[in-house]
Amino acid sequence: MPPNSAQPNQPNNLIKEPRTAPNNIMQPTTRLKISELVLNSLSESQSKGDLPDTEVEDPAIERPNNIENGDFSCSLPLKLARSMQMNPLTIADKIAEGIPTDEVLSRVWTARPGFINFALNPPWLAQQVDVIIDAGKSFGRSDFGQDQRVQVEFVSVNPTGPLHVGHVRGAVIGSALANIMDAAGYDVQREYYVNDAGNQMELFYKSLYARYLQQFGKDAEIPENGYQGDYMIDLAADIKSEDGDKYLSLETEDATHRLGQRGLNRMVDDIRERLGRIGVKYDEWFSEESLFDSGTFDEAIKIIKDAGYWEERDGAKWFTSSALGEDKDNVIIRSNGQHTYFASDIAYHYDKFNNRKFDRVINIWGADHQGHVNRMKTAVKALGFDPDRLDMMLYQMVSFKRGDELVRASKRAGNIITIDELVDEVGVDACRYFFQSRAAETQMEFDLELAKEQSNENPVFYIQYAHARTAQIFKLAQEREIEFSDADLSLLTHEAELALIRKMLALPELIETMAKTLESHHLPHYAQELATAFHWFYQQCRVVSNVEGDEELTKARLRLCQAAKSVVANCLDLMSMSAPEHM
RNA sequence: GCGCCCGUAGCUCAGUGGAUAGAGCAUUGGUCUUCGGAACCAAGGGUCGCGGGUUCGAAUCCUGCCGGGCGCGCCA
Repeated sequence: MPPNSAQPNQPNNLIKEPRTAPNNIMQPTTRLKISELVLNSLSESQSKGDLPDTEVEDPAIERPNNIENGDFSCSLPLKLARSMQMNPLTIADKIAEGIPTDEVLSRVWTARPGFINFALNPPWLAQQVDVIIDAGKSFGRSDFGQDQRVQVEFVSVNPTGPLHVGHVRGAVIGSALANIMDAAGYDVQREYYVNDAGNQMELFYKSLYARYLQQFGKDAEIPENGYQGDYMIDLAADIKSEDGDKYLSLETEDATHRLGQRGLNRMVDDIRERLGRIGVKYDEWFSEESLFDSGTFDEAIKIIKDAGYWEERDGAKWFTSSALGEDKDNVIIRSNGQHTYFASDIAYHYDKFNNRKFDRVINIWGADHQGHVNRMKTAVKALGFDPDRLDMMLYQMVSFKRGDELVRASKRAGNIITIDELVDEVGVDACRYFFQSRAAETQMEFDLELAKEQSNENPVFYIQYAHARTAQIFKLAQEREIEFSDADLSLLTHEAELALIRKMLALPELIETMAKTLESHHLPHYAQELATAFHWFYQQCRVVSNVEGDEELTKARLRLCQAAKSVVANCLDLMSMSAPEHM
């Protein structure tokens, strides 16, 4: 029986307004251009016999941390020194000789012990302001992902309880990664897997029925291992106030089930709403139950059977994963006839790859699911798909505290900290920034007191303030009726102006890197650096000048501000944070 | 016991095998105070948990310890 009406497979109505404009700007990154120059020069030197032949896969283009070493550098000569049996600096010189300077690169030079350094041409940098403005919301986006279909599945908390603060990290990491993959040119689908089938669901139904009966003063006990939390009482009370006593007259089994459906829907709605509150939206809410209704479950199991990874033992049915290199087998159907969660997971992943044909699937899991990673990949292999198409991203647990007091976030204990508290106390933007700026694999301790106190001295405001500042500048420009669409960008020569442009131009390659490594935590740090570059510029360069004769410079700087505002906004948007006009 | 992850400035954290290990907060001192000071500049603060190894080069890779987190079920 149906499937809950958690509206499986049906997008909720909040989702998928396009976050960003289409990919109409596909400029290759400067890094790529330099890579090509290096490789071309190398092979030319080789064909001339100046350098020995070797295979090179990676030209090793880096970003020096000191600008004195250029905008880009290349350490390839150091890596080639051994196989070429030559002094790395000599190799560097040979390669550098063959790289012409042009309007983009103003200088190419070598440095000990064997680097080739590249400096971008200031006039070219200045002209990029127009490129950035023209790209608008597309700036930073690329076609790197080539429209591959990628699914990002995250949170997927059992709908037997409300979403709590312990789930926020996964929600932020998942949604941020999805945004980034989207910007990197992947066709991204954000999915929540609703576990609306199985044993835990039955327990939830029975617990709710007991609470419902209690609402009418009847004696009823929560089943053993059932859901004791106060939220179940609220849920029962809510349903009572809406549906009255209509379930009392039904047979126990029927009542439990119908009431359960109601409860399940309420829980899913509640989860959806809380996620929405922290800036998380989905394209799909996928029902576990639907796997059984559609026959996908049986189909997937049959494939496992036919492939020979199936065995009956001790009354249970096993997936013989050890035959595929796993350290042990896993039960699929228990001896009492119930399927395990893992069984559904197999069918679910079969659905992802076979039925819905995703090129790649990324699952964001808490570190407590570590033990499932290998067996899931093994199952995908057994189903006949390349396990490399499946990525599991694990994030470490977060512990919450208030000052010295540890706060528990257990669903069953009833002592739940709601996301509302977190959002009200700390703020959505700060929460998102905080969770996103830490690498997934690091353990986190979230001190609510501290987060609250620091709100005034927070990088979040620092970044948003950069955006607000530009808005205020435009306000002034408008008051003075300054028209700056035709500015002469070559007037942008100040060190602070160029530094800001350099920083903005780093965004496209950053997005690619993040998409490649599935690491979204670099973005908040980049945004902070971008804001620093802007504030520094603002400090040093008066934009709307009162000095006579500065009219053209004012226009050029207004253009620069326009570009900066756009790039800051793009970053904030990618992080699902607000970009305020004033604060 | 076995497996995965973490250990970097007082605190919270960055750091694709490369050049002098960086930010924010906190501390101290300064700038400016005509586009919003929620700003800018500067200083102090590090045996990158400890010991070996790999190499031209290690915070980064390998290995052994120490410390912490999470797993190891016919639970999810």
